[in-house]
Amino acid sequence: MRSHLYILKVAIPVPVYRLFDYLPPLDLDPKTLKPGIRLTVPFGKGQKTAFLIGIDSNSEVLSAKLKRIEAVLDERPLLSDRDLSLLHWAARYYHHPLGEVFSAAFPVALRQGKPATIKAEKFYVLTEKGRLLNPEQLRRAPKQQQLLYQLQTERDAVPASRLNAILENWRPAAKALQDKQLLRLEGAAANATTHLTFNSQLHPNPLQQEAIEQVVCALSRFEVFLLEGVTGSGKTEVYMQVIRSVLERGLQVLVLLPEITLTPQLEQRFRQRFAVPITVSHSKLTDIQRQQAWLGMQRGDYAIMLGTRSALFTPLARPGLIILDEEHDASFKQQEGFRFSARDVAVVRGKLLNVPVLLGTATPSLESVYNVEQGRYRLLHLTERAGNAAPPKMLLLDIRNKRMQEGLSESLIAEMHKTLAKNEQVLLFLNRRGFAPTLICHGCGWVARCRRCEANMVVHYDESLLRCHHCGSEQRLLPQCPECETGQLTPLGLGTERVEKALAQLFPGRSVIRLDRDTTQRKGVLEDALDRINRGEVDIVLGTQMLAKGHHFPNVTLVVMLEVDSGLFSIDFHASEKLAQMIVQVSGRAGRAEKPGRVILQTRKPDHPLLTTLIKEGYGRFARSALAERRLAELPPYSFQALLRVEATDSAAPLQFFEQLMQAVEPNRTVRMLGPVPAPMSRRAGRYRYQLLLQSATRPELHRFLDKLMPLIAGLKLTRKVRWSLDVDPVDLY
DNA sequence: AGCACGCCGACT
DNA sequence: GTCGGCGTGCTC
Repeated sequence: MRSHLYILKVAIPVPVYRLFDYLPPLDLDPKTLKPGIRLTVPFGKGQKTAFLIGIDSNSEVLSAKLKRIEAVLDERPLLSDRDLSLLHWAARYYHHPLGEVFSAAFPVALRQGKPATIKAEKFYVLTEKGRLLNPEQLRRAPKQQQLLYQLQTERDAVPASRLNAILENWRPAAKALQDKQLLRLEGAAANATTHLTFNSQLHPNPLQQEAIEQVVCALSRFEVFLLEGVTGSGKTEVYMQVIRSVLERGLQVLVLLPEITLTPQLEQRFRQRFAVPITVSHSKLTDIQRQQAWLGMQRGDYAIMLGTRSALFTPLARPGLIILDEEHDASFKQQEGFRFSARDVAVVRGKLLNVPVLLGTATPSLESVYNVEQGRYRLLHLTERAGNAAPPKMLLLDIRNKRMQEGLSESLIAEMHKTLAKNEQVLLFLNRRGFAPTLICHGCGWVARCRRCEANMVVHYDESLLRCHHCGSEQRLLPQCPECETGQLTPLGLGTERVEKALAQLFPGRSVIRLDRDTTQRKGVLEDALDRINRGEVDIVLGTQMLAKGHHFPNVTLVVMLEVDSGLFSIDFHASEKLAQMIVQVSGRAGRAEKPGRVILQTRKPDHPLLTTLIKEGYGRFARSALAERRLAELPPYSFQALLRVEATDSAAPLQFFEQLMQAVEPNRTVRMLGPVPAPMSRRAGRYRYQLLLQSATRPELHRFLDKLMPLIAGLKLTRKVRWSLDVDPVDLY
């Protein structure tokens, strides 16, 4: 055997827990190939983009089967050694194939093997003539006028990406201005935005100051901070002042947010404060835009990136700080494929990069509260609202035996009238869209069910149809019961559409706006609605989830949660934590500025300890008592879980799969196996679903068990008949 | 995940 | 006699 043989160990994005061996290209010295570079390799019938993991001198594979690398795509790795080890860690921790983990770290364009080159961005700058022109002279070309006006307010040349962010369809106008010699194009070099300028910052209150100083003192090393501050306590100001210190050191900042809808607001505030290159990354951008943002951070062209979960792996030329806002938010957990928690991976990344990680929220996850108790995270508590805003007053409204009109009790209606009479706004929260969640036959008891799911169809009157919220299937809304053909069909229960109609009746002359997935599908609708609300053109705002996140309604002084009880008795132990967070987050929409806000929770369980603790003693106390319950029940974070989900169109296959697996697996005293049991929604989109929950008192024991389990699963014949997935640290047991 | 190979039913 | 169903196995 020749010892100077070079074998490239390569990870390929296929669901296989194994690396593949290739021969090095003939025209390159294999020693120059560094782990992390992208390669094009022949694979099966076609080609794939692969990632070099390492170089070895031998292979387990018969040399006749070895193929040669087709092309080397990168001269040097795009990820640092530390980021590469992060990916190795993540693959081990989440028991996910390395190639798919690598793939998740790269933007789509680079996964497809596109060259890692940055297009020189075009910058727009006004000519002398353009700077002096009165925009009024372009009255007849509003687009051009708008663009000219915008550019006149800017000091530097403006990159196309920034114009994209603030104006729609500005390119034809730019062309026209160019033709009129008012505007010219510049290359990137002319725009050296390396000088830092900071626009006026606010004066932090003592608590903010304390928080800022603590993080700033730790800027050169790893530490995790939990910035806990009620809505309105000025977390963003803390972020910005810490970021300023990072920028002054010439380092970069990665800011992660749970949702795209929150990026524009924060982006705008950052751009007003910092005259540094800022970029964003989220799923609404094109593949090329995301690639440019990713590479721009990698090269160090940008100082700040704002992004969603998938931006977590963006390489940083000069890492300085990772911020993760709304750390409690479940959307940081990827729910398919590589099921990583962006929060947990961010912490590990911070450790590897030796930079601080700042987690912010008004309602910390129980895991983070626990980590503070354990001394792993440092708590920065903003207890006061910035300025002089009073905290909202919360009260439980007992609706047992009360007369209700479409979900609204009489005393609630009275309170709403009072608020409206003062010319203030009301916000109603109901986390269920559609008209009614159930359609029942008054005659025979028949209920409209989804044919493909273990679920009821939801009535959507506006569209005159029944829709399943789990698989999206639709049926025409029937005039009569299909079963007894005589009975009258009655919608049962409450959805936003129904409440909207009731509000129109109960509050004639008042303008009501409904914001849920159904009404905000079209682009820009939500933004328009938010503007209208803040201009005072709306009296009553009604909506779902999407109201709970981030948006501020200064003139809302009454927040109502119509149905709080459905979250109280879920089988998933995470439900109470989520409900408490939701209540506090929704409450945070009220009582900004000088007007004190009130929150009314309609409930039939006014004595429920979750509600009473939360309302009387606050979220912090709730969290501590919820943690105490978790400890007694030996639930996370006092134990460690992984959930094996299996689904198949054949109803018997999942259990057969588990049967085979249980026969192959060695019983283990340290890991409890709970199940297999039908999933809480036992059939969804035509697939039968089962799950097995694995739980252990220590993480190493759980992971040792999973290390043995995964090859067994891969070896089962039935893996082709079922879809299976492993979820480490599941947050959604559904 | 793709994709080919391979062995059993209704058709030019 | 063939086209094609999806069960099974492999990809260096």
